[in-house]
Amino acid sequence: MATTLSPAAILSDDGRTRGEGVILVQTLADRIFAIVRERIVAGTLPGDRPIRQDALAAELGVSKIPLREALARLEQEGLLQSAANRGYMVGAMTAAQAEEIYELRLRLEPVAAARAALLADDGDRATLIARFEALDQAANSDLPRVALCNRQFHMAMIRPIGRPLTIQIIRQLAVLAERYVVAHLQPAGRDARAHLEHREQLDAFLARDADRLQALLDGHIRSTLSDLKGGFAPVC
Amino acid sequence: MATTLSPAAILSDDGRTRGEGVILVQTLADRIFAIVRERIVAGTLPGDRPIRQDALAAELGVSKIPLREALARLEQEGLLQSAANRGYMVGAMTAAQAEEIYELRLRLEPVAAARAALLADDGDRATLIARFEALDQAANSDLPRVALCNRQFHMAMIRPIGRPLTIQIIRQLAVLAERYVVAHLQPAGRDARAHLEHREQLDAFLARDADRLQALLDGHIRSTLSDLKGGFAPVC
DNA sequence: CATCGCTAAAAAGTATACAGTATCTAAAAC
DNA sequence: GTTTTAGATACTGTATACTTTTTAGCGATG
Repeated sequence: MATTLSPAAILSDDGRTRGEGVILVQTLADRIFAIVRERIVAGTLPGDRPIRQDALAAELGVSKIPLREALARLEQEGLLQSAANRGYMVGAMTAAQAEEIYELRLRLEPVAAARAALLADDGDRATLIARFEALDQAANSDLPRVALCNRQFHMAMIRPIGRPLTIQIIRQLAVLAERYVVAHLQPAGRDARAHLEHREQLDAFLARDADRLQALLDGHIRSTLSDLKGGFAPVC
Repeated sequence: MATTLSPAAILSDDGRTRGEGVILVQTLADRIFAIVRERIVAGTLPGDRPIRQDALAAELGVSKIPLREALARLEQEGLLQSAANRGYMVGAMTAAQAEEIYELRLRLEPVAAARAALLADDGDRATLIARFEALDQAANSDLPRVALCNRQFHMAMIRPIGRPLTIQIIRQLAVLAERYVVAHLQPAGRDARAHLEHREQLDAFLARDADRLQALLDGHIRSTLSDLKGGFAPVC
C-alpha cells in the first residue's frame, strides 16, 4: 500500500487555508481524486497503459465505486481520457496541448491576478506571503513538491477575486500545465530566474500595483512556455 | 419513467456531427450525464432541494453507480454542488455568476470563433449552416429546444479550431450560460434580433471575415448579458 | 509465413444487497 | 421554551455477482 488514506495524507484541493476550526468533511472519492491527481501530475502513474481499476482500488484500500467517481471527475478535469469498455488512461502530453494550455492561462490569469491584487484583504496577502515562503523553502525538495508549492503560490494570487468559476478554470489550467513542467524540468533544483520573478510578482501584488503584476505574470507565463518549447523549463 | 434511456434518447454531447460510419460507444454513465445535464439546463430538476439518488436512479431505470458517476462529473462541470453526506444539489443561479460566465465567454469565444473561421474546411462550414437552419426551424419550439440549438450553433463556430481543451471550456461556459437564458427568457417565442445577429455571424464566418466575426460575437455576448441583467433575455 | 477466426482470460461496466454513518425531524424530557 | 433523544431517511462505501467487451493466445487455413 504505497499511498495510505490516513487523514494526514489528505491533500487540500489547492492548499486552501482552512483555519478557523472549520472541520473539513470529505468523501472518500474526494480524497482519491486529490491523490490520483497528484500522482498524474507527478508522473507517477504510467501514461502508456490503461489504469487497472481493481489494482489501483486494492492499492488504495478502497472499492471500485469511489475510485470510479474520482476517475470520472479527473477525466472531466482533462487529466484522464477514457474509452467505453476500455477504461481510463492518463492523457497524452503533446506540444500542441502545452501551447493551448499556456495560451489560455495567458488570456485569463494575468488579468485575474491584477484584479485580485486590488481586492485582496490582509488575510489574502498573508496567505500569499506564506505560500511564497513555502515555495522558497521547497526549492531544494523534489520536483513534484516544488511544482505543488508553485501552483499554490499562483492560486493564492488569484483566489481573492472571489469568482468561483474563474478560479476553478484557472486552477484546472494550472494543474494541467504542471504536468508539463514536472515532466520537462531539468533536475536542476533551484532556479534563480523563477525565484526572482516570483519575488517581483509578490512585491507587485502587495503594492497593489495591478498593471505591473499583470505585465509580470504575462511575461512569466510567456517565458515558461518558451522554456518548455526549448526543452528546459524552470518552474512557472 | 419520464425519460427513457432508449438509444433514441441519447443526446450527443454538443450535437457533434457523427457521420462517416463512426460507431458511438457510450457507457450508461455518459448517457445519464447528458440527460441530467439537459434537465438541469432546462430547469426540469428542482433547484431547491437535494437530488434523491434512489428516486432518480429508479426513474431512469439504472443503478446508483453510473448515476453517481454522472453526478460527480456534473459537479465538476459546475452544474451541481455537493456536500459530503448531504448529496447533490442543482447549483444556485446568481446575478454574480451570470456576469462571471459571460465575462469569461467574452474573453474566450470571439477570438476562438475568429480563428475557427480561418481554419474551417468545407465540412465545418456545412455543419455550421446545418446548425443555423436547425436553430431557425426550432424558433417556434419550446424554449429548451431553442436554447440547445442555439448552443450547437455557437459550438459549431468554435469547433474548427481543433483545440480540445479550449473547446471543452467554451462548451462548459455555454452550458452554464444556457441555464440563465432558459430561466429568464420571456415565453416570447421567436426573437428577431437574435436571429439577425446569428445570420450576420454565419455570413461573417462563411466569408472568413475573422475580424468582423469577432466583433459580432463580442457584441452579441455583451448584449445578451445586458438583456439578462434587464430581466429580458433573447436567446444568445 | 501471414492471416483469419475461434476460444479463453481479463477487465470494464452495471446491478444488487447490505452495512455504516451522517443528517434531519419531531417527539419527549427537563 | 429549550435541549435531548430517538427514529427515519438518505448518502457513502463494501462485497459480490453477472454481463459485455476487449484482448491475447493459438491453432487452422490459405
